[in-house]
Amino acid sequence: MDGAALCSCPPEELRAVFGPLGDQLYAQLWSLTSSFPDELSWIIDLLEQDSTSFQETLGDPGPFDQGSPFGPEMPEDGLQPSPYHPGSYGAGTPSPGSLDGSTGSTAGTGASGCSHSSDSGASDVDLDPRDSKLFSRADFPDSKKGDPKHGKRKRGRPRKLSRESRDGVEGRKSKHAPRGTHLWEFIRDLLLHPELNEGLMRWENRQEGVFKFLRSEAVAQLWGQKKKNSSMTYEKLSRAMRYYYKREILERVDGRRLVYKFGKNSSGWKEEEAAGSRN
DNA sequence: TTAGCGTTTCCTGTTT
DNA sequence: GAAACAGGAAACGCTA
Repeated sequence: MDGAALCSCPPEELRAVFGPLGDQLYAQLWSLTSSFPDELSWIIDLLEQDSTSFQETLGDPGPFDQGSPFGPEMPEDGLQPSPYHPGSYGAGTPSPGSLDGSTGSTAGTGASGCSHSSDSGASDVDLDPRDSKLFSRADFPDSKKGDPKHGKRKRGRPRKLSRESRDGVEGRKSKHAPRGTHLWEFIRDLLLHPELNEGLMRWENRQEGVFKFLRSEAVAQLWGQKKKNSSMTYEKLSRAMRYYYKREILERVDGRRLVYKFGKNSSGWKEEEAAGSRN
């Protein structure tokens, strides 16, 4: 195993090879190589990776023994690269973006080799560093209002360029996020891992499933990064959230801004459920 | 090939 | 007045 392979190994792999020293080794490697190109791609990576690795590692004790990756504070304008330990919330927790009650059955104890490289379809981790300067609005084309000079705009989402012309403009695009990575699951998984979302959102009442966006635009941009959509805003995200009311995945919380509540058609957020999925 | 789903985008109007 | 909420309309991209 060369250095690059070693650095790309997930902690559970290192643990499997080196035993208890694996964690320590991983932390050391991380601190040496923490110049992650993207302030948030690690969390995106994590969410993607977890959705697959959780299924592979069901039944394994979760590598939950590492510290908070975020640290107590985050700057106002963005998330700092952190001593994040990939996999530290991987197994044993509800799988981000892929629960849907279908998590369990595909046992298999994965961990096949160290390369967790882009295998999920069209490389979900191919985030262009230029794309991923989160929270710097300059990199987010202001797609909101149309050009006022052109008078009234047609309602609805405008047609995109054809695939060919689009390729010419923005190069290869990866496929749409696979099924299972729904918005409400993404939100739920952020909430279930406060060490990852610290400063972004929090539970208002965990028993009731009530939660609040603390940094709504940051969450939206994180969601946008997951969906390879650099123009995501809280306005758009909240529209998608409102569609959940009808399906009773979310319930209205009247009179409280940025506060939502999980509905009866959501799952995986209740403490007993979350704990259950860890066993 | 196509229908349906889950968004995404844009809009207008209302409420806080 | 700004920000958030509400919901209609239509398009997009994916899966079945």
